[in-house]
Formats: sequence, structure tokens, C-alpha cells
Amino acid sequence: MEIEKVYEPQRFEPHWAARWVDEQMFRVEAEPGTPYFSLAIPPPNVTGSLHMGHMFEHAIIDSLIRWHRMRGERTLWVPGTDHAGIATELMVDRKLQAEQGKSKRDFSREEFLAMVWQWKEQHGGRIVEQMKRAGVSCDWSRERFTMDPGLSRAVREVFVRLYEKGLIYRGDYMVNWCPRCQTVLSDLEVEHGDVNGSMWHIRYAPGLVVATTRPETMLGDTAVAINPEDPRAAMLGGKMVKLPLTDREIPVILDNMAELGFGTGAVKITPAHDPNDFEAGKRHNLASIQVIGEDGTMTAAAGKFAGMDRFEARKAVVAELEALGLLEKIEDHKLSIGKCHRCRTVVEPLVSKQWWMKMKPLAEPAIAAVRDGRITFVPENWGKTYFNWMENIRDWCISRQLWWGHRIPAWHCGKCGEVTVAREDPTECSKCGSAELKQDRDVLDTWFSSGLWPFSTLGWPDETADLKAFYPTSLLVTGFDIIFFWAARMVMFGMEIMGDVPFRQIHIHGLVRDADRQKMSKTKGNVIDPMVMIDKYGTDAVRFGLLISAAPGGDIALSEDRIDAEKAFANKIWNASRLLFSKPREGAAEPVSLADRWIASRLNAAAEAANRHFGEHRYDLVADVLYHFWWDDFCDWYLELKKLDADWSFSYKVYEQALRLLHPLMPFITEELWQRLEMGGKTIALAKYPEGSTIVDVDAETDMAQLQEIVTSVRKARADANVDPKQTVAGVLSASGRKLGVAQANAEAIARVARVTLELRDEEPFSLKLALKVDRSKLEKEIAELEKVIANSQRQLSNEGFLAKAPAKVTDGMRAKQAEYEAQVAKLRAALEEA
RNA sequence: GGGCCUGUAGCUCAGUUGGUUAGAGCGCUACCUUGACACGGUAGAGGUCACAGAUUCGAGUUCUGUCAGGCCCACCA
Repeated sequence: MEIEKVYEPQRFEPHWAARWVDEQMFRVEAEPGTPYFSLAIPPPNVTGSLHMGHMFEHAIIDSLIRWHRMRGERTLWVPGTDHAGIATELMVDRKLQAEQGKSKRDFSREEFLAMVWQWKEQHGGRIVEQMKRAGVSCDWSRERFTMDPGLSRAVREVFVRLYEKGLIYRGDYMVNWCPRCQTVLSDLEVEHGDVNGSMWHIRYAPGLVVATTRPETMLGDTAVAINPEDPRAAMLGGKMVKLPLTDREIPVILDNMAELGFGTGAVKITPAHDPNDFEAGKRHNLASIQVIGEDGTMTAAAGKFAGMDRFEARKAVVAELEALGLLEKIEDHKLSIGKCHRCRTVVEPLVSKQWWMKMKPLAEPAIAAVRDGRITFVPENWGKTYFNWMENIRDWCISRQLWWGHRIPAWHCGKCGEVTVAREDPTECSKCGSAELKQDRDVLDTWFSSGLWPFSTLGWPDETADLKAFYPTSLLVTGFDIIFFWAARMVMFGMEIMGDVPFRQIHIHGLVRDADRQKMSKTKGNVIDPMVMIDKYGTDAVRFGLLISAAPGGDIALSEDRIDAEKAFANKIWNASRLLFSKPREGAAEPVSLADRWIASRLNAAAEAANRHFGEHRYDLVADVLYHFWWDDFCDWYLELKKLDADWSFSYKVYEQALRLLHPLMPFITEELWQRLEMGGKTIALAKYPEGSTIVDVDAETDMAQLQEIVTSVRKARADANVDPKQTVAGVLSASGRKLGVAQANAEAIARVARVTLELRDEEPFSLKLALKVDRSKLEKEIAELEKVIANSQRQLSNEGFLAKAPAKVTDGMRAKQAEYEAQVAKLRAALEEA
């Protein structure tokens, strides 16, 4: 058979990648009622490009999917992408900024959306093309996008249902506001970090000093609180004090929120700009004065500070207080601030009217589903993290002041103010019948639509055959960073809407980090681009490198060296194939030698282990087992011994099975080589995965172990004696029983792989003596060299000659080394004598 | 403040229910360009399994504590 001399994955990987897609080899028909394995891809952002995290996740999913498919199961992997509301909008906005110096707000909503859609049409296919190049075996005929008409209908249906059920409501609450993105954010979208800030102590009245980390908000204070147990309580409680820098008077209230002994014991209350104060304001019926606007500048209510940026206003307020002598002191204070996880702008707490989802009633069945095992986590420890969050869940703010996304299906009546929520766009107010309706301007949090993904992609709300055939899906594979964002919400939506779990298992994988365990990031410049790696080393090497490093639970430290090493593995397989393909294939395909029987047993064991480890999601162990089977067993032992045989037909049989075993992990090279065997199938991906068994050929394995021990002993003896590897030597082997038998039966094999002719003696214990012809001149040369070294170091030890002027420090180490040299020389002299 | 995880060879990591001599890849040393492969072969070196106790015939593995590091959640003026 023809086979190219050099392993060049670029020559065949793109070919197979295209062919798998073009011929729809992974398309599957829905047959409700039959067993299946199905999985929905965690949809990557449509705007994105493939990074190592995707590559890793897809390597895991694709291996598992291919394994299930090869086991003959009806296997579906649904691909798709996410519109990624805020991320996409920010990206297009930045692009406008860079290219035209304009922002989103220079355009109308319609104009802007048209641009985003255009961008999506032009560039949205990029990540999908990259996935195809990476060989993922999705059913591309079922590709979905979260803003497809069908999925949008699902979003709307769910919203209306939950609204009608009272689980979605609208109201004024304290929210996280990003002044840069001009939208509200959910708690999960805020990243908290510690910063070194200050605590300013401000005297509001004699004997009443408040401490604050945000002095600019004092302009919106509507009370000062002290603890009811505070000694000042009786005197100050209910009194009015004048708020510095303003004309207003505010009350001193008594509330436990002022902790005795913390700070000054008095807390300023700003209901419009602090979550705690917002609650306190409700408790005490306080006014709420918003002094910071949605754009992050001070409002008219801030008086002479109006129009200033909030951080400028802070400086100005502090300066003014200092000038008035009201600033008692400034302390260093460590505090945590929240930033928008998209643009890193400091989030401003504001009171705002938003849409919310009640989470407690949705969380309960979702908690139960994991508690009673209808959903299991792999590794199971992640269940604790899930429970921890779910049991302390708070309502989810689902509206966003964005344009790109699913617009909230609610209409406001211009006449009576009633809100009409409907499946079909209404023409009149549900209360007063007025036609003066305006649709809510907001869109839904992007995670609302992703939360429906497992069933919306299968055609819900229609009762499709796909839905009946493939829901619940079998598995979710994802990173721990989106357990709350996504996984938990899918469980809640699945339980509420479908009345069943969205998937039976959740496999949580780690993060791909660089070789130094640092997070990969563009700013650090340590990003390893999967497409670059694919070009350089081939997809198979990248996949295998990721999978063999994928220990459960842990992050993986990926280096280019690791990928390079796996390319060497692929290269090894390629070259083993070249050897095999140079041999005749004709024959009965039955074992003809010990080597044949042994490799069949090893193949069987490897197959059994691979199946077992796949079942346990231990892709690292699958990879490890197959790596060692191919390299150690098949190449290093089997092929070397096989070179003695004339009939190679059985080798082809084993080889073909070994290709199948490896296919889920290295789909390209196995497909390419398998096709050259002309087995008649369309693709190795649809060939049956070898089952293997725990029953091994004990006879063959035992004999082979004996043979390996003999060979290794000979090689070691040769290495010890420094024998030229090309030279065949004679030797005497003492052994008995089975080992002797093996030595007798396999004398030719031993001679070949160890270059030795052995005289066998039936005696214990096992021993080996090589009859070596010693090269006298080589020995003499070695002795001479060593003696030179000894003489030199002797001079050092005794500080003779020129060294006497600058005596070296004599250490024990030097003396020991000297003794070693002398012993070595003595040994060599003895050897010379003998010869 | 609450929760989770990690600490094993120079580096990155395995080590299944406690059981002889603790493994892999890379790196390192020596030898070898042999007709599949130097992206290779053969033989090696290298570990007080963070530390201290406890349980046990037996602990890298179980328990407690200490130290070190990482992550997540949290309305800590």
C-alpha cells in the first residue's frame, strides 16, 4: 500500500473535516422511543473565535460523542451559537468607535440592529468554520442560533407563561448599573475585587461623626442611623441635623444596621445609592434622593456638584468638607468594589424599575433534581457549589437596557399605563382597549435564552419528533465558571417548562491555563491559539494533548511542548503504518506467533480499559491507555518481534481494531489510515468500537513477560558492559521452568531484538553472563584519561605547583570524588587483566 | 464572613475500594544515525509523597491540627 514518507496532518485533516460535513455523516434521524445519546453544545458567542477553552471542551464532547456513536447508539450533538447580548453590543459599539468615531447612540435602534445583524451575517460563521476544521462531529443540519425565529418564539412563550404564573414581575429595586454600558446587570455579571480605599470621617453635627467610603453620596443622604443601644440614642434619636454642603435637614434614626463599635457608630443613609440603605429607607420610610445619574455624573439634586463625574465629585466633596473643617480624619480602608464584567467600569448601585424573575420557587425543584440523583455532577463535588448557590438564590434581574437581544414582550398603554404581556403582538390595551401601545424598550438578559437551549434547540414549544426523541439530553459538558450563569438556570427552566431535567449528567471541566498555570489572556500575551496549533501540529495532536492532561476537576496547564509531544505520537503511528503497509496483507488473519497472541490480548485489555474510562469521563486515562498500547506494546515490542514472521495478516487485523480504539481521540489520522485499508465503510466514525474484555490470554501474557524480562536483562548487561549496540554477543543464560521454555522457543526473537546468541542452562537462579570480547585499546585509552584526571585533582588536593600560591579549599566532596576515580581505574585495570 | 479545592521527581500532573519496589509526559545522563520512525531506539539518574500527630499488622491514600497556595459566593458604613 502507498503511504507518504512524512506525517503531514495538513494534507488530509481539512479534507476529512470538509467531507464529514458535506456528506452529513453525523446526521441522525429522530426515532422517538429508541435509546439515544444526545447533547447540546454550550453555544459559543456568535461574535467570537475559537479559543483553547472551546477546543478543550469540544475535544471532550467530541470524543465522547464519537465513542457513543461507534457503540451503535443513536447519537446527536446539536451545534449552535449564542447572540451574547451585551458582549456583542459592546463589540460592535467599539468597532464603530474605532472606525467612525461614533457610538451606538449616534444611531437609531433600527439602524444599529441592522448593523449588528450585518456583522453577524458576515463574521458570525467564523467560529463555526473553526469548529468544523477542528473536526467536531455535530449534526450540522440542526445548527441553531439563540435569535432564530424558532428559539425566539420559545423565549417569548416562556416569558409569557412565567409572567402569567406570577414568576416574572416588574418593580423598583436596587440594581447594579453600568454607567458605561448604560444598562442594569445581574449580580452574576458584576465582578468583585478588593481595592485599597479610604474611610472618611465626616462631622455632621457636634458629637455626630459618620464614616463613609463614598463621601459623594452624602449629598443624597436622607438620614443618619445609630444603634438603639448606642449611649447617644436617647439624646439624638429622632433629632434633625443639618446635612453639610446642603440646605437639607435629615433625621437621626435608630437602627441595628449601625453596628456598635464599628467606625464612628453612626451610619449615613443614602437610600438611592446603597443596597443596605435602600432597605433601611424602606424600613423607616425615608425619602430617596438620586444624586448620581445613569451616566455616572452627578444629578441636579447634587446642587453645585451637578454635572461632575462621580469620582471628581468625590474629590470635590472631600475638599469642601476639609475647607469647612468637617473632616475629622481619613483612614485607609480595604473594600470590595464591583465592576461590569464586560467593560470593567465600576458599577453604580441605583434604584431602577426592572423586570425580575422569582427564583425561590424555581430553585426548589432544581435542587431536588440534583439531591435525588436525577442529575449527577462529575466530579460529584460540584454539587456542593450548586447547592450553596441555589439555596441562597436571589431574584434575577432579567431586563437589560440594550438593543441586541430578545425584546421583552410587554406593551405599555399610553392611556391607562397598564402593561400587556402577550404571545402575539397586541393591538390594544388589555385593560382599557386603547391602541396607544408601546413595546417595552428593554431586552432580556442573554442567559434567559441560553437557559432554554436544551429544549428550544429541539423545536419547543412545538411537540417535535426531535423533542420526543432526544429530550432530556444525556449530558452537559461545561466549565465551572458558568454553573450559575447557565447550568443552574437550564435546570430551573427545564424543570418548570418541560417538567423534566434538561440533562442527566453535568460534567464540569477545568480551565485551560498556560504552562505556568496562568490564565490565558490577551493582555498577558500567553494565549495559545488553537487554530495556530492546528496548523502547526495538526488537530489530532492538539486534541490528544488536551485530553491526556484533563484530570478530573483540575485545571490543565497546556504548553506547546505537550502538543508537540502528541504530534510525535501521531507521527509514531504514521510510521508504524508505513512499516505495516510494506508487508503483505494476505493470509488467514489468525495468530501465528507468541507476539500475535500477546498483542491480541493487549488489544483486548486496552479496549476494555478505554470503554471503562470513557464511561467514567476519564478521558485522560483513555488517552493514557491508548498511548501506551500503541507506543509501548504495539510499536516497541510487537512490531519488532513481528519482523521475524512472514504472515502479517493478523497484524492488519489488530491494527485496524487499534485505529478504531483511537478514533474518538484522534479522528483525523485514524480516518486517513483506516480509509487506506479499504474496509468498505464510509467512515471509521461509524465502525463499531471494539468492546474488549477483562479476560486476557494469560498464557501469552505470561510467556511474553518472561521474554521481556530476558530481553531487558540482556540489554542491561550490554549497556553496563558498554557493548557496541551493533555487535552481536554470545552469552550464557541460566533459567528453569517456564522461563527456560520461553528462551528456547523464542531464541530467534531474543537474538533479533537483543543481538545475542544465548547458550541455555537449566539451572536456578535466573542469571545471565555475557561472553564479551573486550576492546583492549579502548580500555587502555579510558584508563589513561582517568589517570590524567586523578593526577590533576591530586595536585589540587595537595595544593602543589602554581596552585600553592592560591591554595584551593579542599572539601570532603573532592576527596570522595578522588576515591571514586581511583576505584574506577582499579575496575578497568581488572577488566584489562581478565581480557 | 461562608463554602470549595490543591500541596507527590527539575517542570506539568496521574496514583481507582489503604496492601510488595510510588508512575507518565517533558527535561536530564550515556550510548546508538540498524532497511517504519532521531517527531526515533536502548539503558539510566532523579522523590524524607508540605509539616505534625492519630487510626491500622500496614497510610501518598483515612481522621485531626499546622503551614502554604488557588478559586467561588457574600448588600463588611
